[in-house]
Amino acid sequence: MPNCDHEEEHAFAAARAKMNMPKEEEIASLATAFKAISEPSRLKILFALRQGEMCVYHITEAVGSTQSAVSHQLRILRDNHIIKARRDGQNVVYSLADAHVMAVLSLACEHLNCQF
Amino acid sequence: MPNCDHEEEHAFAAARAKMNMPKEEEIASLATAFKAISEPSRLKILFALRQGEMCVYHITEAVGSTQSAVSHQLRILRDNHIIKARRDGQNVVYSLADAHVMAVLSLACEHLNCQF
DNA sequence: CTATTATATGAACACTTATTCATATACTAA
DNA sequence: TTAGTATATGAATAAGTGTTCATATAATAG
Repeated sequence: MPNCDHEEEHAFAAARAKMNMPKEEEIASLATAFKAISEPSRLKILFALRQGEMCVYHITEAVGSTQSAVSHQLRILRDNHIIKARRDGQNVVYSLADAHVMAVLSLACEHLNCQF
Repeated sequence: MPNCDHEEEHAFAAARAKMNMPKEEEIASLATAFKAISEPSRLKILFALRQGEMCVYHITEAVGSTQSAVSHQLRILRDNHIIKARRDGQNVVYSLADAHVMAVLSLACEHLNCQF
């Protein structure tokens, strides 16, 4: 046990923390969602889609990668409901799933003092 | 080149995306920051610190891990300015760096429809 | 000083994951 | 159906990362 000036308050905070800790399952979901947006290749896709919906070819162009790599990343983003897809003829058109996505990115940019 | 109903708009969106794409450096910073909060072990620490500042011992208790593992994770969170530290005698007391952190977590929980 | 407590960290191993290559599926046109 | 275009995906390899173990540093007490 520690012995600092605030030992008692910390112990209470720890007890509250244990009591209010989200379930493993919720923690895991959150972690997976954040992991989905924590790769440069995927962030680029999100910043690209901020300009509007696009099909895979144009996303590939916008982010400067290969069709295969982009498709793999699109799948991860879609599985995590970060983006959504709809088919249009031979193409599949992707767009951001909802307003939360850019809101989170904006907050993070604010946190880092970088404007975009 | 694709050939869907919206080819032209997508091409324009792709052009805008290229023009407005954040620099590699900014993308990397964002990715690193999100990566910092995308592990269950680190998320637990953040949810623990939501209850107030705590020293390492109590954080370890609150999240149910080992001192070494927690220390390694605290370092990652601190390096990314997600949490801050101050020494108090033999102890080091950790707390959330700023309001952005919980704001991002709240948004994400909202996105996942999980209350915490 | 020495002993003890609290925290930090380097190295190693296990595990995850991003990209590439090849190929498969989905759709359209003829 | 066949040919061509757009997208998806399995396998493999390479790079990254979390935990553990052992040990180091920091602060305090005596």
